[in-house]
Amino acid sequence: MSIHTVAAHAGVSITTVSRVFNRPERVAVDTRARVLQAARKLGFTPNASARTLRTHKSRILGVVLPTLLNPVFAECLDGIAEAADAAGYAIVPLVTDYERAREASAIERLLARDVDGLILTVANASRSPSLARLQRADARYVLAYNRHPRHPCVSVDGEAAFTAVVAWLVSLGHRHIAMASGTLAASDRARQRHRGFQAGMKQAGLPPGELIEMPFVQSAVDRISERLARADRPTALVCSNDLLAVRCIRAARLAGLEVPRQLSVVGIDGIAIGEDLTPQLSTVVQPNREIGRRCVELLIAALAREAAPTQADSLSLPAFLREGESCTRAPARVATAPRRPTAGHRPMPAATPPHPTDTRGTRR
Amino acid sequence: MSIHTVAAHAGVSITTVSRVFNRPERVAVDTRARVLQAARKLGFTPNASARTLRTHKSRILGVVLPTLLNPVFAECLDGIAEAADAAGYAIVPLVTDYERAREASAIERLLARDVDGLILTVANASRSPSLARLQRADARYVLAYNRHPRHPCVSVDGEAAFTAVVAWLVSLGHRHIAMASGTLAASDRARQRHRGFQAGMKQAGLPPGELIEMPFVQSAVDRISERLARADRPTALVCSNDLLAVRCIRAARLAGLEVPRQLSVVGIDGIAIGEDLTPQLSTVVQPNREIGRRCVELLIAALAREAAPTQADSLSLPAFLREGESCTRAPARVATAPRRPTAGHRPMPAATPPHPTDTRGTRR
DNA sequence: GGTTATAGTGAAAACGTTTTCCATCCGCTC
DNA sequence: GAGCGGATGGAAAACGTTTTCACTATAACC
Repeated sequence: MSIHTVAAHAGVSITTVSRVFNRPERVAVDTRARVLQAARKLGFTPNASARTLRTHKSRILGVVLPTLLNPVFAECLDGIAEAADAAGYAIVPLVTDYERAREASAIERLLARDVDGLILTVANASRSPSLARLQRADARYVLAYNRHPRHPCVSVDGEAAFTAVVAWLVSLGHRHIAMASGTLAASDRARQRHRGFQAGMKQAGLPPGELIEMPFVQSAVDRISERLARADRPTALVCSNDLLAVRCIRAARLAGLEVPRQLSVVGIDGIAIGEDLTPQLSTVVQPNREIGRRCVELLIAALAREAAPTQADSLSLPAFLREGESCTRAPARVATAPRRPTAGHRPMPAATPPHPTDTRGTRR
Repeated sequence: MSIHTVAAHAGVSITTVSRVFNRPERVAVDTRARVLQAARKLGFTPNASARTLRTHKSRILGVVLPTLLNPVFAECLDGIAEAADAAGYAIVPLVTDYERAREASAIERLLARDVDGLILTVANASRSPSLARLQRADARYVLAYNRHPRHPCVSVDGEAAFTAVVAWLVSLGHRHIAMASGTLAASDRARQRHRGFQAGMKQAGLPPGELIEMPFVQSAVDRISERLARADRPTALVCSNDLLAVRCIRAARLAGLEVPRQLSVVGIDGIAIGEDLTPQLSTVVQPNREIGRRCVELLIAALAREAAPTQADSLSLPAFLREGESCTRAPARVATAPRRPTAGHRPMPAATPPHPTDTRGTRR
């Protein structure tokens, strides 16, 4: 069942059949009708491989992402799938688990499949040999979530967001704020968020905040509840993602603490389920599906103009702080609370308004 | 950059180069080495489209699933991605939102791409024109989560699981148990679960349980909290999936009820995050990633023997009940609790042991 | 009425593989 | 020394498209 069969049935050449599907305006209306009817009767669909072989256009977008177990990426992929579908593209997702080697091999495989473009979230955008490889191959790609001045990116300013989060917590009376995170070395986003956290502390005139770093997700609950059991525990915990925030809430509970009365917890990502939790998760909400959609649109626009996307195409989407229910005013006094700030050491007003934390989808 | 370039560099014909990659044993060791070296130097990877065009094997598996916003499917897809990757296959996921029309078009598109096999979760396995289409095309496919005697399926016995859940709740003293679900008409799985629920009620000698059905996810919280505000509210709520269970917990809280003290809530699916919630979600845990992995393995095994999978290949994987923290003993007395069962109307012992709810991965 | 666009169509080449024959070469056997 | 068989490798066809080029009408112009 090929273009030949259809041609025979319609009494035309294969050229005409091809044209009916690709430039219908170049074939007379009645011939077109005849061909279309034959095609429908036979249930013909043009073979994608043959088309790709000939045109070098696969109508496939490769997607490289760390995991589907974190709803952030699942939501983003859902947005990608939706937008790609609408534009007539298929997607091929490959999961890397944040491993450099798997990122590289994923890219090779996608390139061998002649993908028209790539959407990727990598562990580290700078010094990534994989990205260098893509540039060398003049490939069309865009980074999701990563932010880097030399690459086209669709992202949210996590640094500013975290600075704003700290300012907000400070306005609620918190002074002893810690940050929980996976290994900073593993992810440039985690590093950005941590930077924003420390900037917020500094702006508030507070000493550098404590970082609770944990190598494995599994260990999170133990690690945190152990820390929270100590007398000098923080009154607020800023988490480098929502999944971790949820685990911290559990850890607090295991340590016998009530959230938010005794411990405020705030996340970042805005995973959908966070909104339905009790307490509802306080978090910086990112438009995950839209990030995915925008990546696709950006890529397709670039394909249309036959040029690779550049850093000039980068998009910084707005995030906003959902106050939620997992944060509240700091308890009046904690065991070893730091002394009330003196006149010469008072919190500075937050430089960034607490929300929205970013400009509205403007190019940066 | 093609097989021709490599052939020229190695001083052999393209036939030989092809053989080096496909049946290396048929070419002399030194020629092979020469070709391999040339290929490596040039960074050659065989073009996938050309290969597919010639062989009709794409090394692509199509995946049709309702949504990525429900972690169940995201987890399953993660398993699929992992197993496919290991076997050298790429995957193309297509999202349908439970819509018949989109299921059909997804299948057409995947078939046009010459996918080697399909993994799908459909709204309704019986009377599905899409599945009939696949059988007509002699396509290799397997259903995930759906269960149907005429199709190859990898699934969990949700019906038995729900019967067991009811038995467990009854053993905790609950008599007034309701089930919350999306529209039953939209999903055969929801119907199976509902059947199991009613079977459980019957086995316990209780009257048929109330069904709280809601058309849209968004309305769930309102619908449920409204119902819970009434005096004749149930003491336990069985939910047709985990996402809904989480929302029910929230709805309860909005209605001023404490979970589990005043209302027990149990879900089904075993989404990962449920384990980290507070209260930890009571639920029937399905091995979502493994369901995905097994689908891939089953499909690939069928491909190897050049035959479509049949219902005989179906796999019923074990689920287990995680008691969690969102369920507890029924409160001593509720406003309009049904009268204590009389001698002639006492609860029957649960026929099914509460957990595990299923046989251990045996073929059915 | 002769040139000249223009619309409509087809023949054939090309895309990069895999695979089916064949052709050679070499070492045996009788 | 004729015949045979296994090992090795090449020529060419095929997979199903798109696209270039050429061709034939018909219409349009002066």
